[in-house]
Amino acid sequence: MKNEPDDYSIDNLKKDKICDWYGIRNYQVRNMIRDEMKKNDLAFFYHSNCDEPGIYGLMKIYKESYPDHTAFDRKAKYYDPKSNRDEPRWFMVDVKYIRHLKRPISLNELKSHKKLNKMKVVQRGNRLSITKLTQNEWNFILKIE
DNA sequence: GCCAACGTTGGC
DNA sequence: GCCAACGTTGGC
Repeated sequence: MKNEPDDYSIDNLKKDKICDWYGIRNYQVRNMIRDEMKKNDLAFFYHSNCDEPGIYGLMKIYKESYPDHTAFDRKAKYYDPKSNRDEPRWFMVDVKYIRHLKRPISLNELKSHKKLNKMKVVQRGNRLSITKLTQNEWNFILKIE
């Protein structure tokens, strides 16, 4: 799960312990969090759009999807007039901090491992803020951290 | 700050 | 339903 650290980083999450992952405005990602994410699913916290993009931490889904209320707030950055409380268009989950990786694993390093070359996050032009990875990829990353 | 890649919008 | 124009993402 990507976020820009200038906006909200793994360090912020460590402090807060739990946060709501609001602001998703992409249908593919929405479907994934709404239909597939289950409580206690694990996720990496990925820092994007920063000096050293890469994986920084480990977290889990703490609360399954519920309507993203920032879409209802006229003054919010993520306001969407097409979403309303009766028929919410956007959803979010809450995540809970587990730990930092022992060391961050940069995008460059992810790209250098042959076993990870199918991972969405290393693929060119991928713009989804949340992507799936396989159990093997997950295990591999935890082995090299 | 540039720009490639992609998603979304809206006219037709 | 096509597709050009536009906006956004995110690496570099």
